[in-house]
Amino acid sequence: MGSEHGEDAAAPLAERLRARGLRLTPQRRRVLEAVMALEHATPEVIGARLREEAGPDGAAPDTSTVYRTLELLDRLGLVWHTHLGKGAPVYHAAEHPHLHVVCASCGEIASAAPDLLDAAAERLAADLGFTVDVGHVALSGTCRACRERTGSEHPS
Amino acid sequence: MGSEHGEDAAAPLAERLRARGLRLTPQRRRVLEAVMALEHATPEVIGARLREEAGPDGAAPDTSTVYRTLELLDRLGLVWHTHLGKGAPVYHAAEHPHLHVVCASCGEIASAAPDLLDAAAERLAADLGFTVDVGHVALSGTCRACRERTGSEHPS
DNA sequence: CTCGTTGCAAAGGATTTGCACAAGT
DNA sequence: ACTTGTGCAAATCCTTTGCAACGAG
Repeated sequence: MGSEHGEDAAAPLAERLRARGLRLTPQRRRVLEAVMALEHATPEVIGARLREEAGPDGAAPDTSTVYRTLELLDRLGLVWHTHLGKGAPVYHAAEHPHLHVVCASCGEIASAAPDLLDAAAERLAADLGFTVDVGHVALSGTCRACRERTGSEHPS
Repeated sequence: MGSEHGEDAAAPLAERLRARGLRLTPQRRRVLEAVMALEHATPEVIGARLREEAGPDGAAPDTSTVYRTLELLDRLGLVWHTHLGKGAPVYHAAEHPHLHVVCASCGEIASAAPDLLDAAAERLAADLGFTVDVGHVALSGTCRACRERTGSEHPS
């Protein structure tokens, strides 16, 4: 049953890399593991995580490597990224597609079932021939807590 | 009937500013006018527009003023902004709410009817107590043209 | 060995911020 | 006059790039 850590995760990675004549490096494996472990993490947070995993002595992948690797994993279809508001994009493992819901007030991120937008997606496909990419979608709005607290305002 | 240019637009602006003890400056009026004239413009584009309107001699609002003003107008509810992908946010007049659809490949922006997400919004409200802010929503995906051209890939 | 990769440091682009001066009300 | 707003320049933040050394296959 348990089936989504370290060793397991590296398998598809190795495969896809090989298929493109690319190399499986420890950095790439670590970045992918970090993305899977942290939900909705920004490149910055992922970097920090890798640094603490490595400890004050061990070496963690460089920031530029984290960026390059995230872009690569994205291209390989192993991770997805979403831009929630103005800041950095957040990455999550590609396994279970789901869409993101972000509170514009508190920044809280919630996930919703991927079929939430099925109807809308069909309509867009029919009307504009536009294919919605559920994994990349982010809906912004206000969560219950903030709604009760403030009621208005237009934050980022 | 005709009712969305210059003079007209400044009215609600003056009102809302006054209500908060703020001042109506020519810069603020110009920025708002630019947002209304340009659809889906980034702060950069808005700034450029103001600069060309002013001509090589006349003075256009400073970049920092453009940013500060856009934030203010947003807070006042006169304009909306949406983050489409990684780049800069795009602003549009608050008048007619509509949602944005962005092609991840070519960056093309299309608008869709605001009721497209009504069903989804209701479900989110019921399930999570989350209120979707249609004006800020951006759906990413692939437009027909790009879909026929490539078919896969995961761009930003 | 051979080329894809990484680490470092410097380059960049987009915002934001501190301040003294200008300007609405 | 009293404060808010603006322009300017410097400071930040997030990424991206150039390159020489490194290491996977």
